[in-house]
Order: sequence, then structure tokens, then C-alpha cells
Amino acid sequence: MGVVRTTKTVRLVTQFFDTYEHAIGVLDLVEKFKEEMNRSTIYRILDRLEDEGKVHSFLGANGLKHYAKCKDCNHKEHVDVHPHFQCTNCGMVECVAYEIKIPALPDKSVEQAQLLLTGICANCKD
Amino acid sequence: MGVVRTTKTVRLVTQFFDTYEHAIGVLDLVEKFKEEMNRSTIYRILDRLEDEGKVHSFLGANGLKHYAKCKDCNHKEHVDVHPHFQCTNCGMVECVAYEIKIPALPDKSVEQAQLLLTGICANCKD
DNA sequence: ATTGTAATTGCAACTGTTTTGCATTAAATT
DNA sequence: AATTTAATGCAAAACAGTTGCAATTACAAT
Ligand SMILES: [Mn+2]
Ligand SMILES: [Mn+2]
Ligand SMILES: [Zn+2]
Ligand SMILES: [Zn+2]
Repeated sequence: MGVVRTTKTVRLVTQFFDTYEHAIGVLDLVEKFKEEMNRSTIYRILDRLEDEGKVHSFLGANGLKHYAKCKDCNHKEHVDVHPHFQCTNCGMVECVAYEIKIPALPDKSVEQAQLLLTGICANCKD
Repeated sequence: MGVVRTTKTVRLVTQFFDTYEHAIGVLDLVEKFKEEMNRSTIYRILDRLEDEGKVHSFLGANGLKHYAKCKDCNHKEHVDVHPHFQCTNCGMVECVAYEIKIPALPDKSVEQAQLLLTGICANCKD
């Protein structure tokens, strides 16, 4: 796999993330693109886009993988680490621009912190 | 289901949590008790103990459910909310006695915060 | 433009995890 | 001891994600 090919399906998923401002669960993506591509293709494309630093993933409250576009990441490193918010009413999931301060724990070296916030989103509050 | 029965299997799982100081993944529990009870029984007992406020659950880094005993919870509410730590080397998972400060987000009401810390545990550091 | 190549896809089968329906067992009440 | 019904075991189903392989297709070379 020396060259990387910009196939029709890769383009579709890329374009989706270009304009989508929230995060989306992998099953919703499978559903959304079920006419355009096979579900294994989606999983493979998401893996690839994540490797390339174009999207990042995290686990939602249900344990399902969610994806959102990255800001300044590349295939070397994901610098875009932040909490995520999930609305328990409408299911909306999004990235939160907020720096997680990793607490120091005695005798341990904490390398990563994953923070998932749940509650009611702006839309659902009214 | 008016009465609640203290069966042999419920007693076994309860006793396990009485003495186990860490958190444990559901599949490890299935494995550990595979001679004593059926898989579905474990899942049902864990649901029940969680309802009763005797154990609490959270998702590990792999998205799999983990369980640990509760301190001061009951069937009305789980007051025992805290971060968890998972060692990426040995897989050990434990509760972290540390108060999560829930960040206020504009236009949203954040009700819950789930924080998972990953890194190297005391045992694995030496 | 045509051809050669290998990266990518579709498909169907498979793996791993959790849930479910139902007949059977056994804990608690009488 | 008999009765009641909560809890269990089992096997099948549901669900999410992965894999092997043949067919397709992007794209570099000609
Ligand atoms: Mn994000
Ligand atoms: Mn805990
Ligand atoms: Zn909402
Ligand atoms: Zn360790």
C-alpha cells in the first residue's frame, strides 16, 4: 500500500466531515452511507482518516466509537485532545474546547485523560 | 418480582466484590465464574447489584463495562462518582478518590462527567 | 489513450459480546 | 412439606465489528 488512493467513497466521507460540525457515532455513519458503501468500507475509511490525522475518535456514553474532524493533527500525532459532550436528550455529541488538566496520582504516571460530559444541550434546554 | 432472593450465585459475586479492591471487566468476571454460573447469570446479577447500589459500572478504554464496589450508594442513587484509572501495561483498573470538577459549558447543562485516566500503575513502574 | 499494478471495495462468513425466551430449579413464605 | 414465583441454565438470537478473497478501480507508466 505505497500510494494512497482518493476513491469515490473516501471523498464522500471526507466531504461529510468537512461540513459536519458535530461528532457522529459509527453506526450513524454506517446508516447514513448505507446506499453509497458497504459497512466494512466505512470502518476501513474511518481507520484510515484517523491514521492520517483528519478525524479523531472517542467513546460515547454507550461505549460506541464516535468520530469528529481534527483541527491541527497529522499522520504523526493527534494533538487535538479534549473532552466531549453528549446530550442525553437528543443524542447530539460534540467536541468541547477546554483543556483537560490531568490530575497527578501518587505512584502512577497518568498519560492520558478521556473526559465525557453528559447533560442537556442548548437546543434541548428551551 | 416482589421479593429479592439471595441465591448461591448472587452470594458468590457479592463476596467477590467484598474482598476485591480493584475494578474488573465484565469478561474477566464471566471467565472467573465460568464454573459456578452461566454467562447470562453474571450479566443479570451485575445489573441487579448495580440497581441495588452495591456496585457501580463504567467503561474501560476498550469500551467494555467494568465494575467496582460502591461505598455509600443505595438503590435510590449512586453518590459514588469519581474517575477511574486503567494501566495500559498490566490492565489493572481502579477507582480514583478524586473529585471531578465539572466544567460549566455555555448554553448547556452538564449533569455528569466520566473521566478515564490511562497510564502506568505503581506495580508496573518499577 | 491504453495498459499494468496493486490499493480499495463488496460481499459473505465469522468472531466476540450481550440479550432474550422459555423450561427448569430453588429460595422464601405459608 | 407444599406452594409460589424469583432466579438460573441453556441455546438461540441480536448486535457490533472484523476478515479473506475475488472483483473493481485509481492512477502511474507507457
Ligand atoms: Mn473531539
Ligand atoms: Mn469506581
Ligand atoms: Zn440535545
Ligand atoms: Zn500495571
